[in-house]
Amino acid sequence: MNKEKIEKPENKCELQKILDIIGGKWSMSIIYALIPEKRRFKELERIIPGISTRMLVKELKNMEENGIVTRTAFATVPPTVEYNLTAKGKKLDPIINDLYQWGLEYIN
Amino acid sequence: MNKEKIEKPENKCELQKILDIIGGKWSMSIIYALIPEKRRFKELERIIPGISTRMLVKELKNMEENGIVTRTAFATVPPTVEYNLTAKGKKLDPIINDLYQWGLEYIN
DNA sequence: CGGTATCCTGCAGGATACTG
DNA sequence: CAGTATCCTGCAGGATACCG
Repeated sequence: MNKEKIEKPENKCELQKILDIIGGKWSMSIIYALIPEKRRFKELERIIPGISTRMLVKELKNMEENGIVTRTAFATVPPTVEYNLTAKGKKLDPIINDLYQWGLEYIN
Repeated sequence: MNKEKIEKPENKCELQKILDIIGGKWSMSIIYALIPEKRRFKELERIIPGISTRMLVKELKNMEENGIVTRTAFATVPPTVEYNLTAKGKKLDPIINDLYQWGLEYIN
């Protein structure tokens, strides 16, 4: 029937909306993998240790809907699909890098 | 019986270890609330909209174990407990602020 | 290659009542 | 005030098989 998103009138605070976008178990790893260059689907699956096909698809879809990445499909055989960071997504680069550095300094 | 943490020999990548610490639904909100000054328990509960007692306790405990916040109890009646950011926690300030700003700029 | 489609499970997180 | 102690539920995330 109605497959539209249910607009809950919650006013989640900003930080929680952000976590909806990049708080998933794999989102940051995916962004991190896309920082140096655009990647193909299987490439991401290989680069990111432990991720499942299902989750990679889900997170990529979510991030695409949220304007973090772009998906470009080429009608080749076999199919080729490239994922890339948008400008919006690239703005997250330094932040994720800072987080990463913080982790290196303080974890373990 | 054995209540010690089970040390899984997984080598989670850094970003995921970081999410274990500050990826919870409320962690960042708590840190954010502690940035300006130390806070008492009930104060945090009041300031952070929607959080439950149980979750506030859990996240605070987790963050204490991870050296993000300190807990100071005073033997008053009724009890007084103050939570404060550690140096390690304070290093997250600018990062969370950047994230917050990113959210302001790009969400909605 | 780049995905769907299913089935399944644990645990994050909520609600509520009680305590020193 | 600052928490415990329980009970409960949804859904994030995993595993596996199949498709164009």
